[in-house]
Amino acid sequence: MQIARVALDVPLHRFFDYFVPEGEEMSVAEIGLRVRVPFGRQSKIGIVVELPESSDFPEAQLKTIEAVLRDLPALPADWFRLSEFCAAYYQAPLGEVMLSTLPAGLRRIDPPKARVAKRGAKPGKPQTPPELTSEQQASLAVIAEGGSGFKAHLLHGVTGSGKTEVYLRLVERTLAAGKQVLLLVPEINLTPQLEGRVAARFPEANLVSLHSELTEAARTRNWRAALEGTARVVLGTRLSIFTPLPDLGLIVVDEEHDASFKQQDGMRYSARDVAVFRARERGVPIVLGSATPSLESWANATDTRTPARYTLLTLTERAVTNARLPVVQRIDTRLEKLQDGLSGVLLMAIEKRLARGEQSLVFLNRRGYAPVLTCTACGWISHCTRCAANLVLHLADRRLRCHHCGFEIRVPKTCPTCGNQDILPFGRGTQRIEEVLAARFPQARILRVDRDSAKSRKQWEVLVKQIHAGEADILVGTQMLAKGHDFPKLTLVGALGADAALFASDWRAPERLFAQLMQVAGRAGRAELPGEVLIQTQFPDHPLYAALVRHDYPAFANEQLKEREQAGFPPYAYQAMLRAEAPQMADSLAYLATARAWPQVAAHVDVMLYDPVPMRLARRANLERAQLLVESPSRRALQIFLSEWRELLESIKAPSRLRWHLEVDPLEF
DNA sequence: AGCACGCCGACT
DNA sequence: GTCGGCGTGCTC
Repeated sequence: MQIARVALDVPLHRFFDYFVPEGEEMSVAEIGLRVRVPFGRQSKIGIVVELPESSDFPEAQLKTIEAVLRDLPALPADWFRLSEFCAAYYQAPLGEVMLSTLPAGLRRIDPPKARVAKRGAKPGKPQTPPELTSEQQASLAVIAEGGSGFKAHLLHGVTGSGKTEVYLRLVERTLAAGKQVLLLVPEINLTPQLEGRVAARFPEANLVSLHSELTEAARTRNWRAALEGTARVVLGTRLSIFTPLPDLGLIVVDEEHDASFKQQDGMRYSARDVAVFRARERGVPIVLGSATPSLESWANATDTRTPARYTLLTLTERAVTNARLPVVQRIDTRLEKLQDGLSGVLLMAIEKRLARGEQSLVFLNRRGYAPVLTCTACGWISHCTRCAANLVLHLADRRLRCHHCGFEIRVPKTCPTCGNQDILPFGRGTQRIEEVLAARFPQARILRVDRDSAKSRKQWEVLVKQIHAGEADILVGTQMLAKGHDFPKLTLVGALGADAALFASDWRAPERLFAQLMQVAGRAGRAELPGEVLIQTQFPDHPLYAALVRHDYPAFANEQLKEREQAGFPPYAYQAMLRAEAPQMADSLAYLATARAWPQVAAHVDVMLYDPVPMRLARRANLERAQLLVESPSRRALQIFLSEWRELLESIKAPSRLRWHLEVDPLEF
C-alpha cells in the first residue's frame, strides 16, 4: 500500500505516516493536497508533504487516510519552501505553520459547501492615471532596470509624495507581464481606500483582499482565487504573505516600518521579513515603502560598509500640486506655563483655525481620562489586581479600566483604603483633553478618535465620514488618527506628551516616536492649505525633534544607527527572546535559569545569553512573566544555536501552569 | 494542542 | 461511596 507523509496542526516537530486508501493512489504532483486522517481519537485535516517508499514507523501500526481532498489544487512547491523557511527560522513546528496559514474553512473537518465564486472588489469610478513627478519616474526606471528577478527596493517617500502611484504603475507592468501581485498593508483600516484605488485602475485584475474582518467564507473564496490564479492582485494584512500565488511577479509592502506586520502570538513572524525571503526565493522584485523606514531596512539600503542589500529610492516632493510640507515647530514647555496640559501657543493656533473654519488635530497617545486615580490623603493609587499596572480612569463611562487585561470596575466615590472623598485623576488622556478643549472652546465641535470611540470598523468609518464632511473643528486622538487618512481641511496638528518616548527603557521607542510624529504631521495641510505642526516638549533641543523640524528622516536614522552600533543593538546584532509565564515568578525564573544553564551554551562562543529577568510588565492577568535575551553578531550562529536549544527547552520539566515561547527578532522588550 | 488514563480530596 | 482536580503520556 502507498504511504503518505502528512503534516498536522500539532506542536510537534515531526510528520505522521498513513496508508493511502486503495483506489485513491496519489501521484507526486499531488503532494500538497489536503487529507482527512484519524489522529488519536479524533480526525484532523493535514497536508501531504511526501510520498515515501517506506515508513520509519512500524507499518503494521499505520492508519489509513480517511479522505483525500481534491476540492483544491495541490499547494505549490514554493509555498512549501516558504513554510519550511518560517518553521526553521522562527523555530515553529512545520505542520503548525502550514495549517495555521490556511483559511479556517479549509482546516475544518466538515466538507466545505461549494459556492459559486463571486467577483472581487467592486471597481470604483474609472481613473485616469495622474502625471508622474520626475522622482516617481526615476524610481520606476530604477525598479525596471532591476528586471523581473529578485531585487529589493526601499521606497522612501514623505507623506503625499505619491508612493501609491508608484505601486500602481508597478502593478500595471506586472499585470501586463501576466503575473500576480501581492500588496501588503499594515491594517484593515487602510485596505478599503487602496482597494478602491487598485480596483478602479485595474478592473480586469479581479482584486481580492485578505484580512481578519472578512467572513470565513469570503476569506476562503479569496484565498482560493489567489491559488487558482483567477485573482491577479491580492491586497492583504500580514497573514496574506502566506497566500499561495502560482504566478507571483511582484510584492509590495506599504508602510513597511509598521509594527502591525509583526505577529504577536503563536508564530511570532515579521510579515515584512518573510516577504523579503519570499521574493528572493521566488525570484521576483519587492518594494518596501515608507516615509519613515524601519532602521533595519534603512541600514540594508544605506550601509556603505556592506554591499547594499536594498536599492534606495527617494521621493522628496509632494505630488499634489502646490502642497508643501508642514512647518514643524517646538513649543518649549519649560518656558511657558501649561493650562491643563495645553500651551498658550497651541491654544491660540487652534483659535485661529476655528476662526478660519479649518480643522485642528490634537495628538496624544494615551486614551482614557487620566492614566491613574489617586487619593490625596493616603496616597492610594488605582492599580489592577491582576497586573502590575495602573487602572486607567475612563470618565466617559465612569469606570476604571486595565489596558493590559481588560479588568474594569466602577469608579469608587471614596478612597478604598482610607475612605477619603478627595480622590483625584492624575495625568491626562484623550478624554480629559477633549473636556479641557470643550471648556475652552465651547462653540467648537470636538471629535475624539481613539480605540474607545472607534471600537468597531463601523464606528471608525462614521467618524472618518464626519471629519471629511467638516462636521468637526477639533479632533482629539491617538495614533489611530495618524494612519493613512487625508483630511483636506486639517491645517494644524498639536502633539502632546511626546517626550515620554525619548527616555523610555525600550531603545526602539525613539524610532517609533519619530515615525509617529512624522506620520501625524503628514496629516496637516495635504491640499492647498499649508499645514502647521506644534510639538510640546521639555527637550526642544533633542536631536529627534531637530530632525523632525527639518523633515530629515535620514539624519535621524543615521544618528540612531550610530547609537545602535555603539551599543551593539539590532540591526548590528541578532536577537531572540525566551519568555516564560506562570502564576509564580519563581517558576518563570527557574525555567529560564534551567535554559540558561544548559552546558552546551559554552560551545556556542558567538552567542551570548543574558540573565533571566522579570519583564517590564512583570505580572499580567495573574501570570508572572520573565524573559531571557539571546544575542549574536551572526544571524547564522544564532539560528544554529536556537535550533539546538529549542530541543532542550521542550525537554525541561516545568509546572503544568507554566507557558513559554521563543521569539526570533523581538521588537518589544 | 487535545484527549485519555490515573490517582488523591470534599460532596450528593 | 463518587465527581473532579491536574500530572503524565501519546498521537502515524
